[in-house]
Amino acid sequence: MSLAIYNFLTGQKEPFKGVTEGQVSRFVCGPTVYDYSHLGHAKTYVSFDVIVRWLRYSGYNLRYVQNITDVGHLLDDGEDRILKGARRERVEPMQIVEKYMREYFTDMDALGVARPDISPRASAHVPEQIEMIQTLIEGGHAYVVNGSVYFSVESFSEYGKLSGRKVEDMEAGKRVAVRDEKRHPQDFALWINAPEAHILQWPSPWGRGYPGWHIECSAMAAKYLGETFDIHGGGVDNIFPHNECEIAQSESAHGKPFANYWMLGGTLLIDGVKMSKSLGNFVTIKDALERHRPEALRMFILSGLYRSPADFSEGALEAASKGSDRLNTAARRVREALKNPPDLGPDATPEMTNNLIETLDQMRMRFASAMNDDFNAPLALSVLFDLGTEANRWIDKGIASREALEQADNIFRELGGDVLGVIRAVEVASGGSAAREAGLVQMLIELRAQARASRDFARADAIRNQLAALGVTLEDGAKGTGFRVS
RNA sequence: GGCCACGUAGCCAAGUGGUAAGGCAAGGGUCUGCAAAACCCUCAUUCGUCGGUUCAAUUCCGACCGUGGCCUCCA
Repeated sequence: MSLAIYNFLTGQKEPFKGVTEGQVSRFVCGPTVYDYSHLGHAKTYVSFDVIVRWLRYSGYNLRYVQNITDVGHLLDDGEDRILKGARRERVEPMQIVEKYMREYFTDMDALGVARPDISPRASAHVPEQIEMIQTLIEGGHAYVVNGSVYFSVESFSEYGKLSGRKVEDMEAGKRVAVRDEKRHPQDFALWINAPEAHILQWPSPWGRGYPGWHIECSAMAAKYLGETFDIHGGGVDNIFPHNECEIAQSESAHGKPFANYWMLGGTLLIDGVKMSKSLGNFVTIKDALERHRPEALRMFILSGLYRSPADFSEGALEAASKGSDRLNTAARRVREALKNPPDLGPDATPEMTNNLIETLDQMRMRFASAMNDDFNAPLALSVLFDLGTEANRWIDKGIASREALEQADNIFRELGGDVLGVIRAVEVASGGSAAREAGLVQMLIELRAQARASRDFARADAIRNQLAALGVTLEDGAKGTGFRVS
């Protein structure tokens, strides 16, 4: 069962074939670090995180590069985003960069997103960018005007091939006044001449200035992944102009394909419309994490395809959160059954165990074929839900043999935990306070048991309700009362 | 206006040329002192509308309606 990827470049699902057998080189456009990360970032990076985890789980040797944009990404009014942040907070631009880059990683860590292997910063790769621009000028793909350098879209016949746009179709100047110094309205800046007062600037062969937004990705991808690499990822909202420009620059400079597979994640909507600051429906990851567990957010994101848009709403999050609880409860029950094996009934024969093992093997295969089919996480997730239902049933029916439980536990840990990151790892109840807490709860459970034995249900319920208020849920079972902490 | 997606039960959301995964919600039942958790049962003859191709379409084609995205701010 081999891996197939939907390639935006061709508009088709294609079997994956890496530049180098057994390896995957991947670049994903990273954030511009001038403000807190939002749910759109969460969707994109959780989606690509699961792809990383699946590729690694499948045995590929993956190198994952994700840039940090800290210069050159301009706002409508031409101001650099970093400078805007610096002005807002009255600090040095690089303080803004450090602050929000750290916040970005903190948020991603909280969401369980594995860090990229390399997180190169644009401002740290100015020489590489200058070198690439030089190459483009020499090759006749770029020209210098008044200390700025522009890429000539007419020099690259395939410009528009990713986004399906034709230069002729696009009437320039619709939204933003065209700078007259460009030869063609679609030409884009590689290097921007800096006024003397501009805080971010570097010396270059064309005078002092700063790099344009697109060139950083091309230069850094080439440096760390080579001139042609396997997968380029990002959000669809960057398909034009950003991704298109990356292709134009890289392929013009190197004369060979840039990325073989383009994977673009769908946009995150809030109650049906795109999230934006101006609409006031902007939700940061920190805000969301105050209200929901990380697994619930991941569950929400993974319950749709990575390349489809996702519509965030409190209702949708609530449903995902409940689903996440169900899965985690089932996984925990399997773990507990392994620690305290349940009584087996007369149906727990070796043949029965073989049947269960076969069912579990099939689940692994179903999961793998879902993930290998362009990373169909929602379908893979449904396999885990099936496993939850089955495992619960096996335990209830007294047929859950040790072998079956071990296999089920493995699937939950490996596929639910390591790959999708929706099942929490085993809570390590080590340390003095955790042990003390468990002891205290156990004491209350015994007090309640005494109350129940003497049919003092008011007292028993009071204990249970007060524990519930503290986030400790009691569960009465055949073999006594257990508890879980939320 | 141009380009591109999408439209599946109350909600979220997979999927296939041969008759619809999963989650949430809802209803009934088992268990329980009552809960919680869990299990069992029920819940789209139907996949935006109208045509077409086909033995057969939700799945292919066309038109229309609707929603969303992009068109040099955004992951």
